[in-house]
Amino acid sequence: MEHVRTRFAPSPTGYMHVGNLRTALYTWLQARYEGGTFILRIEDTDQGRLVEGATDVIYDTLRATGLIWDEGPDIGGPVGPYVQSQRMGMFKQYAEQLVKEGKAYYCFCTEERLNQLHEQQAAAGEVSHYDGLCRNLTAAEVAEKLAAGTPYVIRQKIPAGQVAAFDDLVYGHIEVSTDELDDQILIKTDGMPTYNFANVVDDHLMGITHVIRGSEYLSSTPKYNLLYEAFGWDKPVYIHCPPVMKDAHAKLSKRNGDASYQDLVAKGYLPAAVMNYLLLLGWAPEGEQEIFSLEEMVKIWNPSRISKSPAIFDTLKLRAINAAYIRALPPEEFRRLADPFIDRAVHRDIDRDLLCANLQPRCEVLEDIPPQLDFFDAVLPITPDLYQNKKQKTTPESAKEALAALLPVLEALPDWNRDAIFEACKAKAEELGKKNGWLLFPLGIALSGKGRTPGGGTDLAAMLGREETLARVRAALAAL
RNA sequence: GGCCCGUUGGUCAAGCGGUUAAGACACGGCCCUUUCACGGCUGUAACAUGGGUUCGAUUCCCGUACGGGUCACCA
Repeated sequence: MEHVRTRFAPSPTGYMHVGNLRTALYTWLQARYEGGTFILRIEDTDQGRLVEGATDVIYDTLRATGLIWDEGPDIGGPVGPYVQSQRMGMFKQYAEQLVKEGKAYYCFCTEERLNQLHEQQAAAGEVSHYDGLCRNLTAAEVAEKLAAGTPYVIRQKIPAGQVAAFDDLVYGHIEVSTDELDDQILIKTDGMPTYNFANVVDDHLMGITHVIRGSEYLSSTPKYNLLYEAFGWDKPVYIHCPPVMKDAHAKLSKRNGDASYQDLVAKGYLPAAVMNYLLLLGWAPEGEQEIFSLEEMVKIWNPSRISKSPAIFDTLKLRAINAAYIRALPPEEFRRLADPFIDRAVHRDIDRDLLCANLQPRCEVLEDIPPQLDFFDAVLPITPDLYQNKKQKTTPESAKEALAALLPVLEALPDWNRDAIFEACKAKAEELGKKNGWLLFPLGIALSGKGRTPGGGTDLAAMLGREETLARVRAALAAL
């Protein structure tokens, strides 16, 4: 088989939409699993949408997620330039070649005439389309208008009454009558190519063999193919992906929130987890495994397993996958990632390694961390009913008893570390003929003022240190 | 409106003529346990709808409903 070349062609909008990122992933996978080349092309011709630093967002995102490109604006390659705005000069000659061959024509229709035409068609209940007026201009008429400097566009002649068909790797065989298609504009009045035209020419010139893009392009694919045919170029394999939805009715968009990769990372989602979730959003592996590294994805990738129907972006599932990645992190790595989030809530000196050991299984996203740590800096008021726990067989009264029994044990403890504290407490519970929970559940409440904490009573005691622990236990005891 | 596409539990989805219709997330229960988690076990829950074709349809065909996309001198 020929050498596979795929391309990701984002617009520099300043953020990376997760739907786009999924397309980038699929595009990258398509190249990698075939041992092909992955190309990055920046489509920056929409000057109105230009945003400062936007290209860096694209670079940074692809690098952080591991979607490394083989050719692109920054590293060059044999078919550059890779920034579309730098390719603008070359398109007109391609369109003129088609005019010479009788496959395209100059159209001098004014905007007014076109508007009028569309209004008439709308009034008659017809679909608006170009009526082909300039198709029939004689060579002399064209030459005359050209010489007079009349503004014009170049349109492609779409043959009437034919069937334009193509096979999509995901959607299968699709046919549409050419009567549904307009004589599309290739070159605009300003001499610049239309997006569709530039795309086809660029893809051909860059040797793109597989076009992966959203299903919104399904309808215009026959037009693309007509262009390939007019030039006599080889058509690429098409792989159209279903949209990523916010809910059953709306596509996920920037407005809908959570749509950008940058937002997700800021909240504490791990890049690898996001990619893993995106892989599964609209695609399914053959087996039952769901957690995959990028390397594993390359091995199992199969584009024909892409789903045809829209997929709703489910934050809950993303969280679950992110949680799996967080739990799998080496402790040092988790500590490194968690520190900034701990900093937001804790300013006292505590045993952070111990805290992290407790935190790691207790957060699905790193931003879950700060709310759990509010009791470190501030001593929260303790409501007595917090001590009420049926399973631990504790009440405010029993808690008072337990804390009173615990205080001397803690005061007398020579070594202040988690294991020593726990062993001493456990021994005390045995001595009293009580279960561990009866004695230690109240300790956790006394130290935190909360019913749920990252770690049990002895863990909290170890984190807080001797002085603070004793102070809090005494205060809690006095309050009971 | 024309054309194109889609429709399996709440969500992601497997399935590709005969299955007890997978699995994951979420939810419920149990176990573990110094709280909450993690982990283990377990439970509830689905083929949009009407016709065909067939010995037999979730799987194939047609219609209907619902949803999405597309019909620019925008990308």
